Amino acid sequence: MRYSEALIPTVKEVPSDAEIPSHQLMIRAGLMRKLASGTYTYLPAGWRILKKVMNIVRNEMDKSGAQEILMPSVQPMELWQQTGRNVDYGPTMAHFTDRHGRENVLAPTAEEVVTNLAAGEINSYKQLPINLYQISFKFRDEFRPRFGVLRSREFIMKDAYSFHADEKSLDDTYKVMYETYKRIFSRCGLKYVIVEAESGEMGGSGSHQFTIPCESGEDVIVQTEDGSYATNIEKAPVDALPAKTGNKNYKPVEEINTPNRKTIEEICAFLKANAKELIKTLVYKSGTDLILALVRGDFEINPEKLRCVAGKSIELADEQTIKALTGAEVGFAGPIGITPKINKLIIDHSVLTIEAGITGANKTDYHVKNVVPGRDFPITGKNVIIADIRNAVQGDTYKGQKLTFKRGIEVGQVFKLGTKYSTKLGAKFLDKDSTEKFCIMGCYGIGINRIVASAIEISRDNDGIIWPISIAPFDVIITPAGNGEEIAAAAENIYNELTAAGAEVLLDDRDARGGVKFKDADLLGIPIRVTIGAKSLAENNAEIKLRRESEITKVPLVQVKEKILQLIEKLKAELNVGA
RNA sequence: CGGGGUGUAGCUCAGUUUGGCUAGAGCGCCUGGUUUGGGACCAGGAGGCCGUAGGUUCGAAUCCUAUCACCCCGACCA
Repeated sequence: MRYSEALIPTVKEVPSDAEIPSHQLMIRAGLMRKLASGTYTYLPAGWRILKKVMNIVRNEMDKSGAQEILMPSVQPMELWQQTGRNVDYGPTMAHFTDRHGRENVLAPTAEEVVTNLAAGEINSYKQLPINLYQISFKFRDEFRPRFGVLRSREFIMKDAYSFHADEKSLDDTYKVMYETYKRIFSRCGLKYVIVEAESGEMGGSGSHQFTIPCESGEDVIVQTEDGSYATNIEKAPVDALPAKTGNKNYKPVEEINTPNRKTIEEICAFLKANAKELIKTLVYKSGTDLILALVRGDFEINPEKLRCVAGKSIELADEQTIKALTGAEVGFAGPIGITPKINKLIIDHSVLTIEAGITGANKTDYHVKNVVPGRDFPITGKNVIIADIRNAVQGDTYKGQKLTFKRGIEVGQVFKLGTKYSTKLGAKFLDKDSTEKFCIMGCYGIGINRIVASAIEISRDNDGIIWPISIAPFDVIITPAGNGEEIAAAAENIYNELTAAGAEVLLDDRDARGGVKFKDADLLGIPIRVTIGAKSLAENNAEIKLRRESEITKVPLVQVKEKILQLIEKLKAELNVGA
């Protein structure tokens, strides 16, 4: 492609609404432009990159035995009502009423549609297993789109769904997808961490996330020191801190006036207490059930863990519910005396490190001190559960190993779904033994745009992007530097040779000074640069430079083509893991 | 959804506090010339309903009201 004819509008200035490097660089390098919050138009160079990524994904998926299909991005609401996921997704799911009054949703994902397809087409175990995938636009009306393409409303996702006759078959495909994902991300030049994402519910290794560690990531990855175990902070289990069971000769509970002190910080400051002595009490609702959750003051409840322990979905209680339960304003709840009024008391291990603590008095503007767990509120009993329900923090251990924390971008997830969708949507088949069974399912997603953004996050410098060749918009950029017909002709010649040999080449034939071309070449991040200038041309040489290295090699003009083709092969080989 | 902020040239932003504007700068764009290896220089030029709609005023980018868009923070409060 000739630069003079291409729409690659690079800009010098950092756009004011771009916060993280990948977002800034994608705008600056002319890869995309924003249309509205969370939606972007991909310009030629940006679209080339996306296509490269999609082709790698497609290639590996096809090799794995999956079959590509394409499902509609407008789906009937009825399907979602059948699985109840219209409620789960809530306002994140965009929907509209068509002219006939039918409700439609803009696909945020496609489990319903694909399961509906399977329900109609799969009748026999002989058709199983099967793995269907698509690469398509998804829409999620995020409550807060941000970070450019990392959390956008419209994005491209590869989503695959597998159907099986038995668990063993699902396990097999799951493993195949797991390996396929490793190859996909490696080929995209990404260093990933595989994170355990689903700890209990479905048993064992139900789900893994593929995460790219980098500063701008929205997820927090927790790893054991030896790297053998990695998990998302939302699930990260921690060892229980040693419980204290000192002598029981504590003073009786005593009320203290704490006017208008509601938060942990306020109470600590007011009573000159350490947050480690406080028992934080939170009221949750689960349908009509009330759940009281306790955690030590310096920790935070982890809603995901709490949900697992509670065994069902939960939400924080509203003000009215709390007032009705505690008889006090919000901010003064405590476990003493109200346990008969709740359905479940869930206590984090950390509370048991408190011998005599401070907590809310269930009376506006009052707290109580000398609160002894087990004496003043139950720590055993039918509706009392002691569990790990708090967020892991620096200093925690798991199985005796110190936990480390880093941020990451989630680029892919593999998931064992079981029969959740097949039962609700009637995806049944007749098994060998002539009994009717529900398909066991798995699903496997990859965020195409996120691959692009994370590649930039982890591979860039002050001048711009440094693409791995597998997903670069072009393999080579030719920058004639200086004017003169000989230079232009030599550049043109190399361009024609390389293009004919199948390389993807951008010829910077613009009427611009060398400096401008070099800056743009670096910003765009094309892996190989060929420069032809007056000096080297006089010696019948061209200069070859890799974007990721500073070294410049002079190569005789007649050898440039071969040399470049070799370089392309070499760079590609570095990324072709086992392919 | 709650809190905060910003809307002025294609982009980045001054100007708004204290109304007087016939609205500015840098970058980008167009013309001509000189240049030409790391975002050149000179000269000339195009480009704005100051987000939108009302209002106050002799007079509004500036003050008031409403509204829309975009951005940031938060949605863990006990």
